Amino acid sequence: MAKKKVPSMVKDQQLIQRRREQMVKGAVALFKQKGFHRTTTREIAKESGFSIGTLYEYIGSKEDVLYLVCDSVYEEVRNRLESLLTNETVGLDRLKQVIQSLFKVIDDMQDEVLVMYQEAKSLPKEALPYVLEKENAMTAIIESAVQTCCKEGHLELSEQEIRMFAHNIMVGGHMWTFRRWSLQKEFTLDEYTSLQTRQLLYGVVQENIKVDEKF
Amino acid sequence: MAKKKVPSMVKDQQLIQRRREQMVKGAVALFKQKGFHRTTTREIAKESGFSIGTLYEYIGSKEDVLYLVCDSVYEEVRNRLESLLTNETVGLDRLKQVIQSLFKVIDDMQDEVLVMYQEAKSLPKEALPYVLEKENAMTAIIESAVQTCCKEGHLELSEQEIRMFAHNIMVGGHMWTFRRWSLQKEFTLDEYTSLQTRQLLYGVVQENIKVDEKF
Amino acid sequence: MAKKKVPSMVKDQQLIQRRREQMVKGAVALFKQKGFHRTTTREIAKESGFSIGTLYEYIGSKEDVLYLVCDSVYEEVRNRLESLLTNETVGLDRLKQVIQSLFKVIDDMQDEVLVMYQEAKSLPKEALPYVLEKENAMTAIIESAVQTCCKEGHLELSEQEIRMFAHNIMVGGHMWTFRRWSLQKEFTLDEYTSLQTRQLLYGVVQENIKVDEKF
Amino acid sequence: MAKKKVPSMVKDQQLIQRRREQMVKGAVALFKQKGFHRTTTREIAKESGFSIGTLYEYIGSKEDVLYLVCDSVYEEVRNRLESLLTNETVGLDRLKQVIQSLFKVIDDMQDEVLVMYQEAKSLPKEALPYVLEKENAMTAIIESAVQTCCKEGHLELSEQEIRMFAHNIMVGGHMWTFRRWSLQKEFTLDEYTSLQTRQLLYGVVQENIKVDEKF
DNA sequence: TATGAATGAGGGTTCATTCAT
DNA sequence: AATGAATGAACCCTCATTCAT
Repeated sequence: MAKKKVPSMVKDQQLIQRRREQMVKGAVALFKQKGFHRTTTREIAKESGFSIGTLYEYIGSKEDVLYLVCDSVYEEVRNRLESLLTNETVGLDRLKQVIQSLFKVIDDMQDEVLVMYQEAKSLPKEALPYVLEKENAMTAIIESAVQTCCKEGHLELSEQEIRMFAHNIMVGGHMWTFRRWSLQKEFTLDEYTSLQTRQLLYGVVQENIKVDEKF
Repeated sequence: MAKKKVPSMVKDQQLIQRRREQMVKGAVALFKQKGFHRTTTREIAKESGFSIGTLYEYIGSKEDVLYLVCDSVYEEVRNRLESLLTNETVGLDRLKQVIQSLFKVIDDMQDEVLVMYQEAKSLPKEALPYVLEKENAMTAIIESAVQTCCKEGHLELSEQEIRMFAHNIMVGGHMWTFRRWSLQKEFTLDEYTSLQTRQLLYGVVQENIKVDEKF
Repeated sequence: MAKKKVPSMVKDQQLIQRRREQMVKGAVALFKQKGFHRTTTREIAKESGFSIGTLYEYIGSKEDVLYLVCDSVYEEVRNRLESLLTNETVGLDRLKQVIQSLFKVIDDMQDEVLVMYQEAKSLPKEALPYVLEKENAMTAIIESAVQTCCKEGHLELSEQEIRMFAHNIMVGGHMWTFRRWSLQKEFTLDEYTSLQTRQLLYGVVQENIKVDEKF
Repeated sequence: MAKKKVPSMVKDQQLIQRRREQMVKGAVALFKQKGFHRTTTREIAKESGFSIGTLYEYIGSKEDVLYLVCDSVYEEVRNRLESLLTNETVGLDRLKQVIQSLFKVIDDMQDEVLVMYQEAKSLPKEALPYVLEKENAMTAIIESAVQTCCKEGHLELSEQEIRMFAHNIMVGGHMWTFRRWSLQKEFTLDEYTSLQTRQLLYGVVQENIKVDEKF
């Protein structure tokens, strides 16, 4: 699943990098306000700080902007997540830290994540597989943390259960953004993280809950 | 939050009803293929079986179609869900049945639910509160089932925990559609329902899992 | 070589016919001034007496206009030519009449013919074979007149010579338009017709010229 | 009718000469594929082996390129033609040689000639008179050969007939390119030259044809 | 009530030309 | 003298909406 190549008329790779960063930043700002379809290329250019002509020196079509946005958001989410994941904790605490970090990152990048979620369906057909792969890779990071817990004997889950759990953690993070109209009115991020962690790990059935100082 | 009034030039309420049903059916079919923005009003009219002129006799703008779609999908989901919820089961089994029914309904109406999820952001500004309210109402159905469980002493949860849990059940249903590219490749609906029910109720921490014959 | 189908959103065939006639008329007027590429679709619409939106109800692309122009010009040239060709004359006189008529028609439709000549290369790739076929059909009309002369014993030419001669007559007509900057300064149409007829039939070598009262 | 001055930022006349030669060569290659309007200045620059910035050091506008192309093609046609025209033949043979040489040169430079023909109308308004003059000059070369024949008594033609004949010879050459889709399928260059020469000189009316060994 | 032709604002994209380096 | 990134006017085309029939 090769990275989709976004065409550019400009030769200087560093410049391409820089301009595309401006572009992604501008585009996210607009997409989160009005969505991909209601945002015009002219607006993207202006918000990015250059002319419409210049915009098209760095992309082949409007959809490429969306692709660059998604690509960049994934990259940043992963980088931030990995930088938060120290190796100091072990066992279930490790897992709790993963959840907490994920939620933190998503909270920090709410707009970006939301945009990605809501507009991904408008990606150019060829780009979709690549983006889904990125999403899988994200889930895999979580999955591997769960797997470690299993190997260390803190959890005893089947392969399927591990996959399911990883999905639930990811979605638990994402819903913080796409249901924010409700969740963020009811909970602070800390409350949300604490509650979700408990329900994810121990479920809701009474007697099973392990008291946990942290949460 | 009053139901948004969709304007019509036609007097006969029954006719309006009938035409709008055709319209919603046609629109869903198109939206699930190409999304709201890429679908033209002409296409909607054609798919619905009448002319573009006639379409505009029953709506005020393209966005009204989306609103009608969302409204209709919510209504149908709720009706179907309620018709599945008999009062024969009690206690935790009752809750499990709610989850199972919800997932079943969502599976049956995948395309509609997905369309609603992905396009809701394009609703006319005035319609959004009403639709969010509908979403809240849906969550409230779940919430009330959870609450019943609490009152009956099967669960002991705070108000916040109840809300959180209801959200998680709803999202557990929805993710079956919006992550179907992954989930539906890995699980059948029954497997998914079974696994999710267990994780939702008992979490993943080993020793806590209550064996349950059904799931 | 099927006639290229030009798409239209409008159902009424008569209306299509009428609008396309307006369109062709407007387009020819513009193309002869500024050429196909320098003429904008908006200008064509305006000159044709309707809006840009309406223009695109009757064509699929700008190139379709050019195709319609070419098609229409050929049709009219052929019709006019055929209506001029009575069956009263025979022998070489018949041939002279054909030449005279052809030149007359081309003179009448100078602008149209010139536009067709100069812009044909911009036709949509799929349309080119059809248009070349039309050109061949035109040449064939001439050719058949020549052939009749041969059969009747007034000329004795090989197949190749007949083809060549037909081409020369056709081009003799066309050059009246595409070299008009020179020819029409030096000759009137009658002079031109007279001179060309003589040179085409008898060449230039002195002693061979048959005195002909008419020319 | 002065040669149009094409502006350049560069001082060194030799360099200008060299660069413009590259440019014309590149441009012809592109124009014959896609026509003048569909060729971009960037493409011309690239095909010529330098940058778009450099291109504009040697011309004032895109149309100047077309002018340079036309100018250069005329020059080369004339040079080649003159180099083919030895003074060894006399009388009608001289004329036949002129025709043969002209056709040969045009055949050798088909693409260039065709480009010039098809795109000349896009020349900058100020350049057109100069180019027409060149075309007249070309015709004059032929005309003078015809005139010589007359003076020597091999032909007896009026001034008008001479002009007409010269035009016919020129167009006889050009049509080899602009009707090549038909002519070059039916004839080899030699066949074409032979047939045309005969029809040009002796016409088609039977008894007049002088048998000629060469053709 | 139903139709569908007409409209034109507005969108994505191109490309000739400029100018700082 | 050479480069190529930047510019923005202008192009082709789409489509939501209207309105006369």
